Amino acid sequence: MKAGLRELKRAGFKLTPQRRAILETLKSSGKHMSVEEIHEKVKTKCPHAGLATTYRTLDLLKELNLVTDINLGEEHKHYEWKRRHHYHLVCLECGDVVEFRSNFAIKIEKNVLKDYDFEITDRHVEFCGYCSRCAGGREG
Amino acid sequence: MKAGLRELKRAGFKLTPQRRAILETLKSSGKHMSVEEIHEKVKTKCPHAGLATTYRTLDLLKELNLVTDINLGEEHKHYEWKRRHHYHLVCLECGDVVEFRSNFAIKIEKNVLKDYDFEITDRHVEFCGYCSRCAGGREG
DNA sequence: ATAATAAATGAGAATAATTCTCAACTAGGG
DNA sequence: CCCTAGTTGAGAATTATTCTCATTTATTAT
Ligand SMILES: [Mn+2]
Ligand SMILES: [Mn+2]
Ligand SMILES: [Zn+2]
Ligand SMILES: [Zn+2]
Repeated sequence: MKAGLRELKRAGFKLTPQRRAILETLKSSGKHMSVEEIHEKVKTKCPHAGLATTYRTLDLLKELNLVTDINLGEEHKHYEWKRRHHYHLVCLECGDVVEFRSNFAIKIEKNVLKDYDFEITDRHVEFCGYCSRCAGGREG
Repeated sequence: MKAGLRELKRAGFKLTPQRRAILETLKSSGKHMSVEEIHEKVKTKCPHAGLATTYRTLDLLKELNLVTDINLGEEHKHYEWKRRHHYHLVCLECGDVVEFRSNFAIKIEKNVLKDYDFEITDRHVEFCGYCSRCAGGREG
């Protein structure tokens, strides 16, 4: 059974078409999607799907640690399917979001555990600024 | 002239009592405050202060890079006066927020600049999980 | 397959944070 | 002191998200 469905079932939740659709949408897109975007996509599979169900399901998937929400500085949240963990670079000019990974990230987190005895279970890391394309036109 | 007021003035904004109060509130508290909390405090100085002004002023101070907003997973934002930059550890159990600083943080940011040619101007870094006190009672 | 049942859903109302509107007010320059 | 552009307060408006509840459905047991 596919990842995602497995965890839902294991935790005793029903595998409804809506849940399958939301799950599949997020997993296959591989991008950061707003609730509206997800819902629009889901409606192509389940035309009667209600928006509330999308909200409920995303909450559920977050509980189960299958998705994370990210704050891109917009008024609404975005969600993404949890894969290898990474941080985000958000360009304030063009809005582009780049995923970022570094060995220092791992060191930082070990640091947190050792020095603060703090056990990290989720990360919300966004570095905001200007991407290479946009930085030039600003002042340099 | 005090920090904050200086930047406001330099940018051509008027130094109203409301702006002074909001500024002073955030600076002196040194903590993360919600808009409501700030507004309550401000009203002890300016009883007629309107909530909209608090929102407007916080936006303004953010523009001027004097405050940052942080997302503590609650439904509303929190603000803090910008000092030496740091990251946050947020305990999902007791809600405690600890500030965190590390040499790796500096390295990671240099990393971002070199490898991605990305110029960081603001950070939103929250590591969520369990603090030492709360981690014990969970499973260990 | 059928029935029983708890869980899940959809529609729309309700809530809560934030933004907007606009007439009245005021800081600050001259 | 006067002028004026900038600022404010009150409340309406907007927007994202949550809630309510009657109806439907996935799952398990018969
Ligand atoms: Mn991502
Ligand atoms: Mn802080
Ligand atoms: Zn850019
Ligand atoms: Zn704790």
